[in-house]
Amino acid sequence: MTITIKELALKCGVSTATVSRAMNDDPSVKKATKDKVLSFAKKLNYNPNLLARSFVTKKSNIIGLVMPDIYGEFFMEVIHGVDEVCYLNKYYTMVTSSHGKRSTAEAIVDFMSKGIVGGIILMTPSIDDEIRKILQLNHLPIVVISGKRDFDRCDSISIDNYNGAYYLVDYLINTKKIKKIAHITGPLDNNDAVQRQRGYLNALEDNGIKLNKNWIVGGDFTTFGGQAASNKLLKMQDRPEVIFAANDMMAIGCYVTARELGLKIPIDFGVVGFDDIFVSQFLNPRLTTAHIPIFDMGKEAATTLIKRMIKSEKNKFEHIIMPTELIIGGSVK
Amino acid sequence: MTITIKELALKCGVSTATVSRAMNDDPSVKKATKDKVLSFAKKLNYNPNLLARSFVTKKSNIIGLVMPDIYGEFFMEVIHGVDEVCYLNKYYTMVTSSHGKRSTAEAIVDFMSKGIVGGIILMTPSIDDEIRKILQLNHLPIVVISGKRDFDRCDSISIDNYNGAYYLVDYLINTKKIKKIAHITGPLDNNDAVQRQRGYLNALEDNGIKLNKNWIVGGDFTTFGGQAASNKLLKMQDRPEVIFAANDMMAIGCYVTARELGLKIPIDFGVVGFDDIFVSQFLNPRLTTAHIPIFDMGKEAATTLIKRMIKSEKNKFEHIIMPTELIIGGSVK
DNA sequence: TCTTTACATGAAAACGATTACATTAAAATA
DNA sequence: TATTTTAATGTAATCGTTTTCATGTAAAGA
Repeated sequence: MTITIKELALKCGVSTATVSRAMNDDPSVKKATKDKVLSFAKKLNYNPNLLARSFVTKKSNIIGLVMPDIYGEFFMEVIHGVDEVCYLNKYYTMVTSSHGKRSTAEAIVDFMSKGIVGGIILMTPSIDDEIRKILQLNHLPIVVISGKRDFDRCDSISIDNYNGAYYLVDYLINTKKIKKIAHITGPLDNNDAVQRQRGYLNALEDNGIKLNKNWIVGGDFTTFGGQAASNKLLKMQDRPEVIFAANDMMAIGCYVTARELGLKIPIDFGVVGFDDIFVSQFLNPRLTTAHIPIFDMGKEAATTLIKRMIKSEKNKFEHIIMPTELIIGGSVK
Repeated sequence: MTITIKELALKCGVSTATVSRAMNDDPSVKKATKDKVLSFAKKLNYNPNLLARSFVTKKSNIIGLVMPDIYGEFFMEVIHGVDEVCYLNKYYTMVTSSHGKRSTAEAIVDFMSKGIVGGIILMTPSIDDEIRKILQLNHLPIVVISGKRDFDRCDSISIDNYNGAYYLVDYLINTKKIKKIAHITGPLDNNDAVQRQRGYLNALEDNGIKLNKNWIVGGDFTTFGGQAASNKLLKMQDRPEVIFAANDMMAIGCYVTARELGLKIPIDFGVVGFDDIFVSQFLNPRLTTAHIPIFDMGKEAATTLIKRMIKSEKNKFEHIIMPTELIIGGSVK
């Protein structure tokens, strides 16, 4: 269907080398020649075969996006952001996930070793030794999107979980005058979760509020986990006024519990979350939470990666920390 | 980092041809030789360069997924399903969207002409002439995911919108004994929307219920559109008992309106949607809706496409229609 | 006018795999 | 034993592009 460089060269009466140069806007080609080639290219609908090009240049303008799982709006937004930037820069986005069984590390290695992608965006809640080893190879440009900046031998984008949580709790204490604040944590092997808990603890401490250890309950970032944890909290003798769930999904679990127990939010107890997922604005009352600019993270990651793919600087890395924004809903009295 | 076929051949003491054959499990290679090659390949961490392979075979095991937009859980679920199947079959998933400005057709052409992908999954609400022309070229295997089966020169997966809507309305009439049912439509250039409206109309007619034309209000599949439409409906003299929104997003808009007008769902009026998006289960009360197996659609699309990529039959096409499932929540009295 | 320099283009190798065809060795048949 | 068949492997061309190096031509300087 599409013609090759050889055929185009023949039509133009020049060599393939000249066509190649013209297509790549090489300054050594005379303007007249370039114009001729480009006009023929357009007329004959010539498109350089990207596979052949990548093959010979050893550079791929395909970005591999590795995620722990392809599920939920968080990942969707990231893909969206990456795709946006890729499109504008004429790059392509290839997605894959760890698919439960295999490890994230395997997914990366697969991408790298097959020579398809020219760079990788890695989303991961934490960097284990296996991943660390791969990153250290420094073989292909990689940008890590992670909760915490815990590896500095590659570019990274992380969320300011600590300050997000800190200010959220600080807001509860100082603006809302609330002292009895409970916390449902995320999984403790998840950096985001750990950072958010730290923010919570420090905000309490800095405001001189004594911690009630019973009010810290373990969760797992799922609605169901939030439901279980809030149930536990709300049936305590000394019930907290507000529950700070480490993410919105668990906050939704708190709403479910409220309905089951016949309690009204924010009258009987308050709830705050983290993430500001799409649903949160439609909860009744709207959830107070910390907004994470996920779409922008995706864009930032792609932008950084492309920069690195064009000009690899093996010893200079960017570490971008995305700020969160306090979203005030009606879920706290 | 990774070695090439030539180096591996040298280590094994065989030719590159034999290595290639061994790697591709060619029966003409002696078992002993194959074992030797494979064990060396493993030891030396040899991975065939996919770019080179695709380049020479003119076959790519990359699937291009073209969507109108990368946003919302619908697309997420499709990507998830496609990725799942791709992973299991050692294929790769490349995503792109129309990015507002350019047309879907351009996105497809871009994928096709660059020679990167070996097949395309096209998600589109409707097939216009431009797309039709491209599909007719029959150049690369394409599977269309669309609301309606309106092109039969390629494989397609579609949703049984008509029956989904029909049975939903039928359920309202016969099980819930409701006669005054309004409908907020989707955009009328969207096939899904049109089919759902047809289902609504026929269900009314088959049950001998006279249509009140005022109760059909135009919507746009957004929350905001649903809000505006429901506002209009609920302020009518002759108010409907139940609003059937053509998708869940617009149904959520109805919930927002209810809150604003101080009306209670399902007491003051009922709402049903279509799609069963993730949020719907957390609405209070849970939304009654028609569930679409989106994840399965993605899987089905990828499975069909891969089948076609392996063995292209240019004149035999599959047309799969995915059934919907009635989800009964508490949004209807 | 002759030499040097800069510019524009072409010829050909290279990338890493696959594969048609050729070749060799071993087994089967006459 | 001589011949044919079969099995296993090697040789070399090929894919479409980029890029190094060589070459020719026009402009600039002497």
